[in-house]
Parts: sequence; C-alpha cells; structure tokens
Amino acid sequence: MVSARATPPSLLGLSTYLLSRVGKTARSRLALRLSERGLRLWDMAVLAALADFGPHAQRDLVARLGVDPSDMAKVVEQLAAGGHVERDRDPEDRRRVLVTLTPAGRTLLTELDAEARAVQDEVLAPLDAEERRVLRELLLRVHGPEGAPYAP
Amino acid sequence: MVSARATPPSLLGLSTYLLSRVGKTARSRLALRLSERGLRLWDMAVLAALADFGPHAQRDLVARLGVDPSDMAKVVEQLAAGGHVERDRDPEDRRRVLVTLTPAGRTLLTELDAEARAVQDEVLAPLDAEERRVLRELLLRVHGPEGAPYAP
DNA sequence: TCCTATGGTGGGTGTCGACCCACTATCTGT
DNA sequence: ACAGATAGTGGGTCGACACCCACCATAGGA
Repeated sequence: MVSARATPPSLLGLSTYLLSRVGKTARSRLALRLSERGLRLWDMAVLAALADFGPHAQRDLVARLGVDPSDMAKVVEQLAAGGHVERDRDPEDRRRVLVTLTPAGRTLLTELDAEARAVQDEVLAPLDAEERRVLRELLLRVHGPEGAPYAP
Repeated sequence: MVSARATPPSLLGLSTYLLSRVGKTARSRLALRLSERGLRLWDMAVLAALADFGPHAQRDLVARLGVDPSDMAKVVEQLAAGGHVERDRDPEDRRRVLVTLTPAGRTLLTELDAEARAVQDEVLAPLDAEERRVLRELLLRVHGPEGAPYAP
C-alpha cells in the first residue's frame, strides 16, 4: 500500500512543482535563520551587492536588486541603524545617498554566508558533492547571469 | 564593466539563493496562470491527489498535503462549487466527508497540467531536454519521495 | 530664476499563505 | 447515557511582501 503521506505523482512529474516546493523550503529556512538576527532576505542581498561591487547609490541598489525604492530605503535604514552600512550624501549630487559597507557589515555578511551554507547542507542532504555542483550549475543557467529576465 | 543589473556573485554561489529565486519565479508564474481561472496552487494539488490515489476523506487530504484542516475545507468548498469534486458523507462514519473527483475535475486537472508544463518550458528555456531531465531527477531526490520531512 | 525631472523617505494599501480558536456533529469506550 | 476524542467549518489574526502615492530636497536645462 502507498503511504497516505505520499505526494501525488502527477505533481512530482512537474519540475514546476518541485522547483516551487524545494525553493520554498530553502527560502523559508534561510529566512528563519536570518530572522533570528532580526534580518530579512533583502538585507543579505544588499550586503552582498555592496561587498561584491563596492559602494552604491541607493538608486543603483534598487536597479540591481529590483526592489521598490521605498522598500530599499527601509532596508538601508535598518542596516545603517545596526552599523552594517554607512550612508553619506554624494557630494557630486546631493540628492544621492551613497551606501557603503562597514567592516561590521562585512563580518555580518560572512556569518550570513555561513548560515546559508548550513541551510544548503540541510536541504541538499540527499545529494553528494558532485550532484550539488551539477544542480547549482543548472540552476545558474536557468536563473541567467543577469538575474531573471522579467517578461510579463 | 560589469552590468549594473548583475546579481551579486556572493549570492549566485549559494544554491540556497538560486533555489529560492528560481522556485519563486516558477511558483508565481504558475500561480498567475491558475489565478486566471480563479484557482490557487492548493486546488491543483487536491485534484492531483484525488486523481492519483482516488477518493479521500478530507482529513486524509490534510495529512497527505500538509495543509491546515480549516484551509482544506475552503479549498474543497471551492472545488465543489465549481463542480470539480463531489462531497459526500461517509456512511460508515458520518463525521467524515468523502471527496471524489468528478469527470469535470479530471478534465480540469489535465488542463492545469498542460499549463504547468507550459510554465516549465518558459522557466527552463535555457536547458535542453537532457538537462531538464537531470534537474528534475536531482530535485526529486532533494524533495524526497515522501514529501519534505518537516524537522523543526 | 523658474520649471521639470530625479533621488530618497514616510506612510499606507491589498494580497497572500499559514495559523489558530470556537463551535457543531458525530463516534467510541465505559 | 455520558465523557472524551475526532472530523469538519467559519471566522479571524499575523507577518511577509510588493506596490503606490504624496512629499521634500536637489539638480539641470530653458
């Protein structure tokens, strides 16, 4: 007899379903860890952007990460309050706010990265190292190097 | 120069991030299609469970799909209103409601399945058939045949 | 200098999914 | 027949997320 908890094969045959399901657990587990520090996913994304590409005007963070400007203001506000980024007016255009990663922010990002890898180990437990590599490769191709092209 | 829209490599190196991102687009695109018919993802899951395993008591649907009983009631109510399932009291235990797929429901599921595959073609466009197969295989392993074990 | 556009901020809205509680109907064991 | 468990339902809450608008400061061109 089939387990009364088995997922319907009709759904398991759909990559769409698997992606959304697995993606959801990955997302929520990571979000859980971050929330223990009072952070959300966007905070991490902003820190990563600053670490990888250097200081950004807030509008450039908006463009890069595809968030609403108003929401970005709130994220940056929170990160600044925690001492993880610095906000300075751009002297060349005093409308702009230059956001810079502080050493504390860099440290935080390192920790968050470790958290993310821990989550990864949980979620991808059934796969060996090689399989994980293949999976990451495929996901990267799907995602596209430029971020998901938004074609409505 | 690097595109001002490129996603931070720090994030692209994390399968956690990729999974959550790609999963989210898959999820929301499918949800969009379903919402055009006034349906949600759970509706499809319920139809699939009924098609694959035959009639269920509502409580068994709850156990199989891991939804809140109260929410399941609403989903089933909606499906019944649309004529896609039938609800009958179980004569052997009149507390139970037996949910059965109607022919209309089966037809609907077929259509929804086609929609899901269309979404799949959009999302997985960068991959060829073999790569898609590998991806599906890996996701299936990650998901586990019994559905994600929920270990809090 | 005035007009318009741009960058940023604060506040509010709508939706969504997950969850929880109170209540009714029914069953089961004593 | 009664007590306690179980199945389903209706109603409401909560947090996350995306989105939108009004507003202020500043810049840059006519």
